[in-house]
Amino acid sequence: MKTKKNDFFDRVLEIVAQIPYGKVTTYGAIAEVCGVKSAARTVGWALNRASESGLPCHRVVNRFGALSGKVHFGSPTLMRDLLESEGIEFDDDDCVDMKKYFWEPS
DNA sequence: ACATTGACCTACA
DNA sequence: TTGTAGGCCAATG
Repeated sequence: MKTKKNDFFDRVLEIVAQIPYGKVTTYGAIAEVCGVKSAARTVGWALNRASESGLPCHRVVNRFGALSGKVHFGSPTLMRDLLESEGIEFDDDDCVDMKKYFWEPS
């Protein structure tokens, strides 16, 4: 019974996979929905695997709406390009308008 | 097997 | 008010 072990990890992937088009979410939000808001770091790790799982990890940003993991996409401009391609606009600091594109996971 | 890092966030002093 | 410290899960050296 290999149950309950990757629960957290797995749950994060599920949520990220449910992010709608043209929307973005934050690590803290996912961690909070997972049950442990303090595990925001683990969410980032999950995303690392998510990129290999085919999940839209580029729609996940940090609390400031900045693309913290853009470097992990292979190209620092790839993540922003993808979000812009979805209709998402960026701020002067390369931050996404959270109050407009913030999607709350369920 | 142990210790450290890793795309973070929240809380307290 | 700003700054520092802690915490969570998993993977890697």
